[in-house]
Amino acid sequence: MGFRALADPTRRNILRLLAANEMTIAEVAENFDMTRAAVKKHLSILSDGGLITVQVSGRSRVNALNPDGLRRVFDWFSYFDAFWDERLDTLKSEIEKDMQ
Amino acid sequence: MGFRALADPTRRNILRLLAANEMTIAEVAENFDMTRAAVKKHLSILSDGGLITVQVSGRSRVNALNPDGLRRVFDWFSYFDAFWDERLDTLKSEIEKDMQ
DNA sequence: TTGACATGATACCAAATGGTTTCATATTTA
DNA sequence: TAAATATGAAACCATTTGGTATCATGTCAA
Repeated sequence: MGFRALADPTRRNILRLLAANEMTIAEVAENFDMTRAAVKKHLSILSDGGLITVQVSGRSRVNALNPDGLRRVFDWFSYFDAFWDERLDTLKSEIEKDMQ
Repeated sequence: MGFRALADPTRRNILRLLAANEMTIAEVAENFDMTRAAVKKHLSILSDGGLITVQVSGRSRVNALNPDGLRRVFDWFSYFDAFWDERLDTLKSEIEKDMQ
């Protein structure tokens, strides 16, 4: 599961970065105090976990958030829906407001 | 974050077990092909991550799902809300149906 | 074509992880 | 009180993880 990919804080921060802009490996690496090689490993793990997509463009690899992958992890929580009815109720009431 | 606690499949399975019933360590351990000590380690990690609560009762430790902890992890995903509008739309239409 | 640039890949290392076994401690209960 | 029960805790081990450094490869541009 993609949960393993999300277990590391660096990788979660990479995802937030990529939520703003797709970036090459070097561009992602600029934001962290570690080697490009280390960042690339993280990106590979995120890619393996389906949380990002990689588009090769010449000598660059453009990394972008993959919403579908994130969704698959997110949906795991639906198993526990019964435990947070309040949240759904809150959402429901906000949607009702929105529809008036 | 509790993501580390969720990274291991055994721990995720423990959470699903506890979603059905709160259980002692020994009861949880019955469901897995590993030592009680190993299961107890997993339960400690889940507890450290705030995903379960433990109520000591005599010589037993009763482990129960902690919805609040799960919610904190779940809410991390809200950062990416902009990326899955469709999901919210789906939910919205289901709620609309529900309200008719 | 040659050099600079972006990445791939590999070997290596320390620390963390997931497991085991063994023994100690606390609590029932006969 | 003594034996059985439920857990705590520590030592140990193999594997994984997160990081480094180094070198190879492919691509762009002069």
